[in-house]
Amino acid sequence: MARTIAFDYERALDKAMRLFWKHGYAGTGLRDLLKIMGIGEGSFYNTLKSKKQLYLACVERYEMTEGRKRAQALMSAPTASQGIRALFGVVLDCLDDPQTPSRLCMSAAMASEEVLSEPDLRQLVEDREEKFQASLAERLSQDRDKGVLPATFDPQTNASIIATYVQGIWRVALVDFDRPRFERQIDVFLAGLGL
Amino acid sequence: MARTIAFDYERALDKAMRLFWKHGYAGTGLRDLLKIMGIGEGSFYNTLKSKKQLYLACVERYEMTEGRKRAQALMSAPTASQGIRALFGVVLDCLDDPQTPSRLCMSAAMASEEVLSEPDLRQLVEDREEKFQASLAERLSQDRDKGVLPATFDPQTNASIIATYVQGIWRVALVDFDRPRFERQIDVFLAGLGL
DNA sequence: CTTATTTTGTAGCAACCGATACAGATATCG
DNA sequence: CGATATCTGTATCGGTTGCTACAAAATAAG
Repeated sequence: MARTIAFDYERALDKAMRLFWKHGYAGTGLRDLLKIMGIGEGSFYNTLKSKKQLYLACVERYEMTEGRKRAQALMSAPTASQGIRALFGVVLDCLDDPQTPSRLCMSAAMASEEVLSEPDLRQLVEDREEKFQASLAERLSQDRDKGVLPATFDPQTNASIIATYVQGIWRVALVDFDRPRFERQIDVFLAGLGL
Repeated sequence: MARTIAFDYERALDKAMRLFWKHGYAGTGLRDLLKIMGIGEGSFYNTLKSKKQLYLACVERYEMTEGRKRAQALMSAPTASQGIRALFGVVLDCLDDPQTPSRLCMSAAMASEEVLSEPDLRQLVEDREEKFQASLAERLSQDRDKGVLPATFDPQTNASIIATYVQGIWRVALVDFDRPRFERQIDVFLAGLGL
């Protein structure tokens, strides 16, 4: 028995997510967020309690869209090697896409002092990172157990190496992105690991 | 025929550098900088024209101290392999050191939208990155020409891979640093590249 | 010691930050 | 229709941002 919401919440969240993605947490002002979301302070604080709350919702959304693409690429390929190559492909696609707000993984952008100093945001980053490495390790373990990879292969260590390398790619691409060069690098890198 | 400067410029610059290192460019307020430098606005704007100018001076200082340590480790070892291992050692030492303001390379912290959106700061980051990769490539080239590394070894590609991996280490360590684990990773990583 | 020149501290600027108070608009219910 | 609950826009809060104006303090040269 009251007035109904007028704006498209999902659409507004998507707009906000892309702005956070581009400018980071502290770098994105509330005014700019409201402007791109097309709502006023009143509507905002009525649906979301604070800027931080909005950020958390945006990270979740990022996870459900971009993150899912990577997880799917990793898991749906027949072998771990192919899955990991597909994962790198998705990352490069994202970097290539002119629609991408920033050549920095949103979760990589989160790894700054401004975000990590807030306990709940830090926890979020830690969980995400751990989950990503775990999924890589599991994928590699499967192949080792099936005999696709040698018994001496260490899934945990190699998963960490790959995860670290992926983070490095986001960081380097921010300054200078040259897809063919990255593809060559990734080939040599993975060949070195025996993948 | 005038009043002399009262504060220790080098010491103040060092203090400022460490604060920038910890909180990033935008994350470090001028008031906090002045407080830790032990000077007032008057003195500050008399010697340095702006916050950005101070930041540039701090980056230069970082380069002359931390950066030099890494370059020296890379260059002074008898082989490229040993040099690169020494380089990783210096990086891990830095991460280990409780005196280190942040588990993020200062130049890695610079790679954020806030810094890269300013042309002159961006140029600084690009130059630094290119210089680092070039020194790695040169070191690897030397060993290949001497026959220490096989003739098929690609110095440029491997230098890029290593540089990317180093960036990844800074990023990952920010969230979770476990030295022995990193050492194990680095061993496997370098062995894969044939180093 | 006087004068010229530079440094230093204080106070304050306009712009922005995230968040809030509150009145008016609007839709659902009885 | 009228009452009530919710949404929305405006105006503004106290606090911070980088920066500047300006006068007082201090030192070197003559």
